[in-house]
Amino acid sequence: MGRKRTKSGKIRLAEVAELAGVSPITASRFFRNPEALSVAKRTRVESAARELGYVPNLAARALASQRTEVIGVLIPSLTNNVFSDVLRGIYDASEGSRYSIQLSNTRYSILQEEKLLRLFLAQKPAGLIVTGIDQTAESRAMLEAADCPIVQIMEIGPNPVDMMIGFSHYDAARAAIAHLFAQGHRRIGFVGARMDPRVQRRLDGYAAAVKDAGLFDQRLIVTTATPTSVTLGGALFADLLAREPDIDAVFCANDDLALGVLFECRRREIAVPDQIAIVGFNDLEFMASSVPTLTSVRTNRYEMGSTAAAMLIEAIEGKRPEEPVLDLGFTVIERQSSQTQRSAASPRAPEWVPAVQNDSVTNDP
Amino acid sequence: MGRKRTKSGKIRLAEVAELAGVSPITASRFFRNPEALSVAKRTRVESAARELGYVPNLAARALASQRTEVIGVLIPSLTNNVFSDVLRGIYDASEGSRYSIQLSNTRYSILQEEKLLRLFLAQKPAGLIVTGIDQTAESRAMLEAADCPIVQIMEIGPNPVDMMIGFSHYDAARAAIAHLFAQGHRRIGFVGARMDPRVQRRLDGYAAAVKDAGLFDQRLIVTTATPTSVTLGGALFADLLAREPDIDAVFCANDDLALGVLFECRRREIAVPDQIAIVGFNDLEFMASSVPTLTSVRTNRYEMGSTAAAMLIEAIEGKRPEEPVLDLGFTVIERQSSQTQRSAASPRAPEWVPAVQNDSVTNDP
DNA sequence: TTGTACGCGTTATCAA
DNA sequence: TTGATAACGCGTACAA
Repeated sequence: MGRKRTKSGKIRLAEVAELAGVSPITASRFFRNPEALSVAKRTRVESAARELGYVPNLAARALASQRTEVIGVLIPSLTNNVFSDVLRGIYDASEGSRYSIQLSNTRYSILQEEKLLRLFLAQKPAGLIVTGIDQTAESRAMLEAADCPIVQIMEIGPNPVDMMIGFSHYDAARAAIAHLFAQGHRRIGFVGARMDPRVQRRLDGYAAAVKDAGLFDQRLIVTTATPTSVTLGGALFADLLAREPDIDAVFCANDDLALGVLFECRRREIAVPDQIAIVGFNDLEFMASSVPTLTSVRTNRYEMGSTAAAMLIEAIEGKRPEEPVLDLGFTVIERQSSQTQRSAASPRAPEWVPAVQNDSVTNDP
Repeated sequence: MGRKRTKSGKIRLAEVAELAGVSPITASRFFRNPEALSVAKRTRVESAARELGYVPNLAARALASQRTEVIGVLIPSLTNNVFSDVLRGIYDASEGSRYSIQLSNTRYSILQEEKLLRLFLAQKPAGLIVTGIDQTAESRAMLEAADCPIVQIMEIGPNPVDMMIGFSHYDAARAAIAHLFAQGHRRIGFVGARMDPRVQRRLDGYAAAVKDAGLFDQRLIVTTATPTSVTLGGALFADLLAREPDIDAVFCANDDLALGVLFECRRREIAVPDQIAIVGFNDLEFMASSVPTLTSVRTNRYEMGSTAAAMLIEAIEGKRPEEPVLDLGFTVIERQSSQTQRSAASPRAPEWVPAVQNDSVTNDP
């Protein structure tokens, strides 16, 4: 008969078992698979655990079971609004589950991602969420060799490692440009920053759309590797204007840039949308309340996170989804900044408030 | 002579030790405190570990040592820009250390915080970072009983549980109001949302400042428990205007609200700062590039996070700071939206670009 | 500076 | 459905 109480003063499984009058392994089963116990023992263990205030020791569990209940998450940025929404979804969906989130920031570096991946995999995570589809060959190999479910988020593409959830940035950009064409715009500029793979694909979508219309012009494209910001949006737009003063619309790779462009227009007394239309990307909250309100492409970021985590947990527990690739789509939210036809109306008129449900071009697959 | 290889095929410490020709405990020491080994053995263990690709099993380590290398972090929001900056600081400072971050979202609920705290403490974290100074009595008791270093972040106040890093939201608000008084404003409104403890203290600072000037008027204060947003800023300002049309300045509890107020002014053709001055709080990036540029109170969020994590790690390793409470101060960044005197100048004139370094009222303690 | 003996709290395995 | 036994891989305590 060993000690009854652990050195640290914490309650162990063995004590719960003793109070309940069962063996430790039975008590152990109660916490992992209560159905496997007879009702009588189940209630006895339950009340014993409650009485003693038992809390399982996760380290011991991980050691004995040779697996952890940790979901690794690799994202490129902690401050970008896009990822904070995704993160919130992931945390919300994991809450209440037995899994905990281990988060790391790749800082938009696929080499950093590779390094972190190696670290994560060494701890045998229960599952993994990684951003995008542009891993290094080495990362790709590690992911494919990993013996846990994996979800790639933010975009969709061919050859998923395992599961995938996102939308087509290429199609979304094309839809935004189609909207601008429909409004009568012809010389449409592109403003992009950071130029990570997803922004690059938005640029590709833009380029394809204007090429199809025979309106492609390399000089209408202004990009930089610098991280995005509102101020940068203004500066890039200034560059664009200096080079091509006759543009009639700007498609911004994200909403911060779009807001910067709007401010720059105001600074230069350029009327929006009369002289220049603006379209952003992501549909952050402020886009609906700026003056004029700003057209953007809405993406389902929170759902991307929460669904990714939910899918992953299901897969960990053996219930793999029928379709491993989930397209969450996007919606072009048409607002004042791109509505040329009615631009003579007063910005204060109530009829200007966009009825999102009716005006929108949705691509919900 | 046991097995030489673990079932899972992973390399164990014992194998490294064998290859190096030392006992397992010596190899163990190498990974935790290399200085304690003779140079000869140190190099032998090092090359053996490298050759075998050894990765320590954290679960076994945690079980044997009765402690983890996990830093728990409790913050009220994942999406609020303020906290994403803090988080980035925390993650950056923990990177490269042996500690990993376990993050949880209290959603601005101190009851949720209490629940999460209980969960965290059960896992014996190496250290803890918690937000603010308004824990429940129960939480407070748990924190005080915890046998690990703790840092309270975001604000400073009396009776730290352990360490504390932040600034006085009360003083910061007073400084903002003092600036508005200095610019000649008399009827200064307050717009606040969420009304978490820190926003409440900004309101207290505002109220004290206007009372001191004999200018307090309850009707100038508009608040709501609703989460903050740009749109909400516009709506709250509209309420304020409807009630008190003769205000000449608005102090917003954060920058999103301030931007919303700016847009609402534009919608109503109210000149800023000529008719109404606007001051925000936090100095998010867009404040410097809006039209007009917006005055705000700069806070050192990233440093708050990185310093908190760095202090905590030092404390975990036995090097407690001499002064447990660190005031990171704030700076009133004066921009166009509150500069009454020169408001007749064109917003496009270059002299309008604020020279932050010269114009600012700093409170760096 | 290095090593021995043992414990950390739980779960896998297999038998009953 | 339940239980006995033996890991799981490493660190603590103490001795050498």
